Amino acid sequence: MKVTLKDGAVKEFDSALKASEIALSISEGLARVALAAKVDGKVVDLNTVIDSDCTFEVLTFKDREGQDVYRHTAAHILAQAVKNIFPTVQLAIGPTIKNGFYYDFDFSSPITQDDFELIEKEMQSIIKADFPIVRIPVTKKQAITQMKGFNENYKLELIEELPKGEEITLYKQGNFVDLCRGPHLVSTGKVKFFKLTQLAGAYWRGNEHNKMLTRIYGTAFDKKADLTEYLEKAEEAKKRDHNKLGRDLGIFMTSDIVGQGLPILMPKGAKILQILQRFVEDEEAKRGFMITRTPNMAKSDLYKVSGHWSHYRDKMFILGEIDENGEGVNKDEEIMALRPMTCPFQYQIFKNGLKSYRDLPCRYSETAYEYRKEASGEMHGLIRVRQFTLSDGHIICTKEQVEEEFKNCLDLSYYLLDCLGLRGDVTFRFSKRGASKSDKYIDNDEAWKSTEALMKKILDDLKLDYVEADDEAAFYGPKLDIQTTNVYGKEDTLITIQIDFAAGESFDMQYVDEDGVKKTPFVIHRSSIGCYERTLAILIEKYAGAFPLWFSPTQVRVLSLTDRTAEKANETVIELQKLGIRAEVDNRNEKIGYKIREAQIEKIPYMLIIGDKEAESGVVSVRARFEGDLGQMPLDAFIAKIKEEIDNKVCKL
RNA sequence: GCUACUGUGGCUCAGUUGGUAGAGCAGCUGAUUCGUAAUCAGCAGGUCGGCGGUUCAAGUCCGCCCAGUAGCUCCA
Repeated sequence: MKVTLKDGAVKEFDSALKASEIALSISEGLARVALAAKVDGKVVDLNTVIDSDCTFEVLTFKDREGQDVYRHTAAHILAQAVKNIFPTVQLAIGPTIKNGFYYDFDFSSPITQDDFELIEKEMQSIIKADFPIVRIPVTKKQAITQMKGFNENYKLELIEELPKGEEITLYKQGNFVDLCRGPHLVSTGKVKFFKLTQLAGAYWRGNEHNKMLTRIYGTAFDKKADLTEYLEKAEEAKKRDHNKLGRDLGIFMTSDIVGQGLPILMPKGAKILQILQRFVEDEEAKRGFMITRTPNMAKSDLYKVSGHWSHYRDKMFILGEIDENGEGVNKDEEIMALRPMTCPFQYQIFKNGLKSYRDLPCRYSETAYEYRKEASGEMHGLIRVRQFTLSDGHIICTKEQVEEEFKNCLDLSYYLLDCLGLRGDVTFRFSKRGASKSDKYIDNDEAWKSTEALMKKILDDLKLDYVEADDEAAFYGPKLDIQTTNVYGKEDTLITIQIDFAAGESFDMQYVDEDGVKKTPFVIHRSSIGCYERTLAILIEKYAGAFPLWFSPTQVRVLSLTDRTAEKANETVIELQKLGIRAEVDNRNEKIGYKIREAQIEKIPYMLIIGDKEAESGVVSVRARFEGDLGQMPLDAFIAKIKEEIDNKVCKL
């Protein structure tokens, strides 16, 4: 047989060989670090016997797929250890995730993180025992018998649902057998360094109506230094947590008496958002958006038309008493609701007066407060709140204009992300209904199919590097979600651009086309910079609170050295303020080192120190928060320097 | 909402097997007028998240509740 290697070289073998033996024939060193193999594009165990022509690649810890096999085996070792210590535990699933793995268990009595030590010890002894890991192909019937014997009800449920004829495999290591597709390392001793990191609850099969299981998270590396580095980095990242840092820096706060999910933006935070909001609104205007200002609430009638009343009602703050069907209980009481979205309000503007095709595309934008009744456990700092400020907007256009308008929306978001220094941190998700038949979506197969195809074409045209996600669409259409990750590695949507096939018809929006016939427009929902609170959270974490000069709430702090130069410091601040620079003075009777220390902790971009020497020669001593002492320069030179930095929206880290 | 963990002055933390609270920073007052990340001294500040219970005695033990954090579900 002929085996084609990754580099194109071809090796010939007379007889069938194990993947590990082929690896050995390539090089001894490679065989030593081999974790699995990729044969004809499929990842397999090193014990797999190769008996026909194929392409062949050795997977090591350097490969993502190699890491997955390694960590998946670590997950099995975890399961075996837990099963040894808690014989009554039932196993659910144990996949790998980015940077680690987890395993879901159903414990008969709850465990705590204190049990990790014991479990880790048991895992260590399983590793030491170096049990060979054996792959056992079985029939569905055999698998069922086997798992019934172990009393593994979750596994049985999984097996029952496997399609007929699909190969089922069990993996055995020592006394432990698990239903698993594999692949795995050849023995438990191959896992070198691991750590259990977290204990959490997780619903069986991700469904909140199912039982909540106990999930143990862990990670594993082939080198101790890498494991240590990973754990330290994770620890380090938490120090940037906006929820801690944002409060420490006086950007925002919360108050029990105000309520959950209702952050209070303090002067610094409010200033940043004001700067960003003005900037975004001006940029939107340049790009043809018309600003609107629409109400924060409306009668339930509006939401009935929009579909929110049937699809979204349980997440809305409703004023008035309603029954389970959403109808008012008291006949003479008007049912109002705070808006969860701006769309139906802006549609009213479009509907005000007859529209011509010449009016399209009609672009509305608004910095809109929105209200969503998130469940109590879902709130998180500024990232997930109950009242937020969205850079919301809707474009009402012809079907032919959708493509260009969509691209323009993306271009606007790109520009804004660039200015914030976030462009390189985002990923793209094409959120579709896909195969989901959930009743949370508007029921119109044809429209879903064509709209999803249209969006896919646009994304492909733009050569966007995106992942497709089924069952993530809005109820009215597919979305392009621009995603970011917080310090805990959790992904959130920052910006979204959506195509709506339903609004035109449901709101009876029309325009008169060239041929004099009334037609129904398409709608694009878009956010330009996303929700300001969430965007601020991401900015705090990215810059660890040391915001780029252009949107720092304070740009320059002038520090007087002694009382003798206090007046000069005041004058300098006024001069800077006249030029629109956000400057403030620190004339307190403190040592200069003390004032500098405070300014550094507050991450003030520039400090100007004015002592007798400076006052005499008419210069300022400049200190930058990152670079330190920059020496003396005339005030004009300093102004020119920072003006350039501000105008170019420099985003230093 | 679910699971786990956490909850001591504004912040960071002490508080030994239960014997009714301490430090540093911040704050206030005074002195000091100082050259690139903390000047000195004094003062004040807490019904130990809340409510019950056990006990002669609870910050420490038990129960319930509330809030916060992470994960799940959900999501901008």
